Amino acid sequence: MHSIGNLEISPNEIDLTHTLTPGQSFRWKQDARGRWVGVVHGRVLRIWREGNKIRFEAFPGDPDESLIRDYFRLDVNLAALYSQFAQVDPRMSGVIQRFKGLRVLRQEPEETLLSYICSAANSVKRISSSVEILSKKYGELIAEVENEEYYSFPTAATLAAVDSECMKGICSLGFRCANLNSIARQLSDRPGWLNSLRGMSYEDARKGLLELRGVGKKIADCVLLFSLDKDQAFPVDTHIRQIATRYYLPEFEQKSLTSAVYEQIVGHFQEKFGEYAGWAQEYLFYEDLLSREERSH
DNA sequence: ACGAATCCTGGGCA
DNA sequence: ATGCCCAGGATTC
Repeated sequence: MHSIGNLEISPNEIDLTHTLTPGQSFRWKQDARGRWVGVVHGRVLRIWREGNKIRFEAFPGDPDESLIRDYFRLDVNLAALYSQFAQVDPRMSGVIQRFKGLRVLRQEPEETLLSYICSAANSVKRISSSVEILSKKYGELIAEVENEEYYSFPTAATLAAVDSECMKGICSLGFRCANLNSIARQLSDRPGWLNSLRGMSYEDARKGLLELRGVGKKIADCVLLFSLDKDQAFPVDTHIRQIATRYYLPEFEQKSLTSAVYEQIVGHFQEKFGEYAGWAQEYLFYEDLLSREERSH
């Protein structure tokens, strides 16, 4: 009999919608009943909230609470973070109120890096669609859930062996395919290297990632924050840049996002928010994302 | 060090 | 219909 897992945790400590809406991961979808379905560690995971409980299932197999705790970083206490953020930045109180329960995920490093290579000058909607095509084409079938087949994200070894011109015609990633193939080759040449960055300092891990051709600061910082346990990593994209110049660093308004400006923005927020600056980044990110959506409707 | 052009592609908009 | 601009970047000159 297929079983369902239970985890008692308040909505203040985790809000699935805020956490799984695209921005960190590109693989989660909501089904007709509002349950979130995604692929994590080679399993299909279905998860939703009922009152004060999180409920979850795995396909195939049994629900694994330790996997949920690990993936959603339930060891991190949001209430403590909130009081710290609000203390150093009064404006954060309102932002936190809006996005209470948003968490940074702990994703698989290889998948995270390869996905973010696809994100260069691309929109979330198209990244998600390309990632799905790649998985279907080069990944492995995991399970069929409610008449839908789910595939694992392809391994670096697999993508390394795919001709990038050939890939181009399939996934509509264009020039990013050559990068994807190149990074995949670099990773499969050094098995275990990427995961080993988890054990290194933020500075060293960042340096390591930036040595990969095709990985700049933005992508490096995303991979550090979303998969390599570097909570101070602070990716600066156009959303963050907007927020930064609007509320915190008006003097950068006219400046283009050069390498130096990028580092100054990162430095400002790391100094302000401290070792969990990356978590604050997600809140600021969503603030701008939603305000843009409101404006365009 | 900075700014600009280039890399695919689909959607929005004049 | 057609052309231009841009989208959660990185590299090169």
